[in-house]
Amino acid sequence: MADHSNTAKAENLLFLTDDQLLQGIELMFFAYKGFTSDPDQILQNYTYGRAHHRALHFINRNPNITVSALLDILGVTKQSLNRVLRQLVEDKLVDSKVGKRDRRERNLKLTPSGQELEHSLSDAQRKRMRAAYKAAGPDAVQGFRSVLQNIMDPQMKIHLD
Amino acid sequence: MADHSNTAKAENLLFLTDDQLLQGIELMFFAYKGFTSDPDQILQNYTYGRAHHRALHFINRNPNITVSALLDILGVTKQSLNRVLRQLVEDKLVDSKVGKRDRRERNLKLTPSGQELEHSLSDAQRKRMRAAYKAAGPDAVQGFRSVLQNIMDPQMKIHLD
DNA sequence: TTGGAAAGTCAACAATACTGACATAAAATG
DNA sequence: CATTTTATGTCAGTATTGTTGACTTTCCAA
Repeated sequence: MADHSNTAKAENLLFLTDDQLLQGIELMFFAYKGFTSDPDQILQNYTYGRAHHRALHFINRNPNITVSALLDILGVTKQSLNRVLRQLVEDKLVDSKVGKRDRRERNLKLTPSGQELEHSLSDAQRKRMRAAYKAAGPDAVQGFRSVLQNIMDPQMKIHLD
Repeated sequence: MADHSNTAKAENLLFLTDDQLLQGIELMFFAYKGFTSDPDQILQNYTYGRAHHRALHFINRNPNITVSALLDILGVTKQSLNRVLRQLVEDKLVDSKVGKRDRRERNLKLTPSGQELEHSLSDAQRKRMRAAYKAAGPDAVQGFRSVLQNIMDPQMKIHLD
């Protein structure tokens, strides 16, 4: 446990007890629950779930993305993603076009009604984030971003801007 | 970043573009994915999943907690939690005792082997958190905590220490 | 004492993850 | 150029974990 010896250097100002770390872990759990609750609430009126929301979000952020690239971002199996995409394409929220260079690929983008649903979900989530950012202040936001970037797997950082 | 317009008030230093908020949203997604990956990896060797981990975590943190109280924390239905608890009790990782005052209640706590599994899961997760905290620094950690507390639903704060 | 509320359990179903098998297209190899 | 290998995406079946509904036991209050 929190091994800081009495010879701690100045560069090691953090006194990390197990209890402090467990608090951070619980904070992640509760915050993520709140973070997903607003879109989940909206999606109850549809036949869609959180998986559809994630697909809509990242297709919106990366127009003409391929299934493979989306797979890398989401970190699920292609079979799992495929079920979700099939529904969204059938319902005309997502447009899937055969790739020009490589005809094995599919290029995905949102249709106007896809954009509409994505925006209503995004709006609810952004509202919560904006309120949290404002309440915590600019320095806190910087810290929030820094810690989260260090929690995530490094190779996933390429998917941030 | 966060450049404020020249008409910004002192109380409103944050200039939050949709893009900045969307970046924060994606950061939450990627960080949570990393956050859960280490325990998930370990649990692949068992017949348990993330739901079991959550139960073990909060029973460990709140010895003799009732099923109802655990339900409030986890935010799932009691039927869903019950399946998980039944397995953990059958496998003797959790001890369920009829309440003394109120015999409708069950008081839950970890057995020694339950503590052992919980600790191995916790250890992996704490290791990642500790590394992230150290890399980001003390001020960042404070900001991380502040933003996360503002993201979560206010009534859930009673479950933090 | 009786009727309702609370705590927990059992059963069936839904969403979303998974593995395996497969079709098609591109790339690599002879 | 023909054949094999690799990559992309789809279809089918299974596992985990969420849901609602029906039920028992226990407590409490009228």
